[in-house]
Amino acid sequence: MCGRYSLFTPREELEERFDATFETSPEPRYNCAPGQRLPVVTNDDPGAFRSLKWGLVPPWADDRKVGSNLINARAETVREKPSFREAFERRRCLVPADGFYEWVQTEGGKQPYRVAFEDDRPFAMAGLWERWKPPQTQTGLGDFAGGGAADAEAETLETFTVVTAEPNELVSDLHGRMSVILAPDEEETWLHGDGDDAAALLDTYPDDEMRAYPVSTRVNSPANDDSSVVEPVER
DNA sequence: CCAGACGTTGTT
DNA sequence: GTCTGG
DNA sequence: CCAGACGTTGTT
DNA sequence: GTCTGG
Repeated sequence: MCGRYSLFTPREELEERFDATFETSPEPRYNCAPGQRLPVVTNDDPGAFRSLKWGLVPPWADDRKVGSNLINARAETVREKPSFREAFERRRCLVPADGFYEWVQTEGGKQPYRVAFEDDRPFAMAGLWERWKPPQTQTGLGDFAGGGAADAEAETLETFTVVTAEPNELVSDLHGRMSVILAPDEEETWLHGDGDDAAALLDTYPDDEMRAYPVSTRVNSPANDDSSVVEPVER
């Protein structure tokens, strides 16, 4: 999975780590959720953190709501699926994070866990991105050269999805899928390599330096975007 | 040929 | 139950 | 991922 | 746009 993550690493550290710059200082994020605009590094502009909406909308979709389903793409099939094939070949991105959340069903309800590196260092999840324009609405005969083009421009939507694979041993205790984490020396190839080389990176990241711990159910609501949701709680 | 889907997760 | 919004 | 809505008519 | 199902 990966349906929620954190990104509270300070701006300077992120800029140095990814060799990219923010246009404006990002707020520390403890509860990044689908549907939100979040910083990613795209292959066509790797020197910048760009704000894209989480939930990939394929270019041929007739409704932007399609994106709410496509927050993840399976590594095993991403090169074949019509929704992802083109993006995989031409539009890959890095999705910076410093932890992600998993929910485990228990007797008393769902218990959220945070998974992160032991030192909370940031990492890149493998992502794909797209650019979508609303279908041309039927403009009347008198509406050429009007506001239509400007509207479409304004409504152009850039979106991304996170690639998932089998979980490592640590995460497999919590969940059956895990987002693909790229090693730093793999990021260049993910962004700019050919399809075969990029596909070879879609494996499971080892859990040696990772940890998982229960957190408050406050994380359930994306509105609770504060540091309390990364604090360990007793089970 | 046209119509309709195109996806993931988890759960049953 | 299912869909939308965050 | 979870939370929260899920509808219409008419009136202000 | 492209693929699958009828």
